[in-house]
Amino acid sequence: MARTAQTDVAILGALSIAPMTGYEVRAAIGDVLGDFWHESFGQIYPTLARLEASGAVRRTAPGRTSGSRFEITPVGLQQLRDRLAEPFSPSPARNPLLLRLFFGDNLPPGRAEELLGDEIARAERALARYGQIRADIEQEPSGRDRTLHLITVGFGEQHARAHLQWARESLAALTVRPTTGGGAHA
Amino acid sequence: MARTAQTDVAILGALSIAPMTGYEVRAAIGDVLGDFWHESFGQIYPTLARLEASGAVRRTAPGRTSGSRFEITPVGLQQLRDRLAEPFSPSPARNPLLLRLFFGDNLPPGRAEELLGDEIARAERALARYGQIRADIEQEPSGRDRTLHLITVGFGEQHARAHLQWARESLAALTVRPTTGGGAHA
DNA sequence: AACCTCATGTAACACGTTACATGATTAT
DNA sequence: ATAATCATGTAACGTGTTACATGAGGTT
Repeated sequence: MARTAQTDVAILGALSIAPMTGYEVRAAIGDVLGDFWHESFGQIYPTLARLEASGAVRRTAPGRTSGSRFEITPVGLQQLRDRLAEPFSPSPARNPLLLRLFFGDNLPPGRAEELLGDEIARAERALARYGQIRADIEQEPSGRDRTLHLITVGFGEQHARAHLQWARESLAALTVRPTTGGGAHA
Repeated sequence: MARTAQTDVAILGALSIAPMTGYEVRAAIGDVLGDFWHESFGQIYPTLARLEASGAVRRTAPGRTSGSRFEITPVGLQQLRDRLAEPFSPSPARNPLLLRLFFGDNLPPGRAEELLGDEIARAERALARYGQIRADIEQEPSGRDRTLHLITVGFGEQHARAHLQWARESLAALTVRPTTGGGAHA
């Protein structure tokens, strides 16, 4: 029973938009799905080779040194649809920030606050980036596809806002009570 | 250069609270950090053996068939602090739900809506669970530790609320425009 | 010439899960 | 006694990253 192998899905998905080189596939996935998905070359090239062997993708202008791209075939498109329709299990989360904060009493003094500050900065940057992406998507022709893309970026925005609010509240909670073990500061 | 190996951190962290069996370590991590961290037995037991060999943990009542637990040593506590203080890289996200929605035009009809509905249910369940955990934590003696635990559960709550709102909005956006390819409904 | 980016690929390794095997306690 | 839960451990496997090697094409 194959467990995940979602790499195929991501690559086929990217190629369902347009033919691309392996290099461009990585960039395309990173650009749009940035914080929610990623692929490394060590995965992309072997996977493309496998998909080519199975007939799911083919090279345009094979042999040519330049201008050659991978393009999805009807077989590949069907495979993408099958794979997308399959049930999936959410990949088990491992959040190292949370791990640190939970055991934060063993962190060096000030480090928890620093981590939260970093998180605030990261969330603010993310929000700005999503704003740009949203503007791009709103240029797309209206339709279900555009709606789905807006939903994707909306996820990022909600996430970033939640992180921002949480980190600010948490920082405040820590600052109000800066001492360990109860109130020696006033 | 050791990459992550955050498993050591999680296990030492759990044992820094109380001595436990490997079985209890897994439960302890799952109970509290539930959605943000997890360990499998296949990781826990070899890691405990390694930590024991290096002197970071020891067995209480070694050899005894019952009542034996792993307990953190001063060496282990120092190691935990060192490891917690190290910089960490957020584990690269791979969100299969987002992957599916982004390529949602290739999903079977109604499936995107179904996935969002599932997400709403999941978030609601999570919120209820966090409410209970929060109530538990509020019983703890006040201090920095309790604040940090509340911060951890607060993260879960913010997350769940964000997911809930996003999924509801997204479902509404999809429902308003049920057709593919542009505005045939009004 | 030197350099950067685009581009493809492989090999070694780390990480973590799953499935299996085994047995001790405790409850019914 | 039977079953459920607690408890420990191993082996096989899949997946994914990192680092390395290589080269084309264009730019300064």
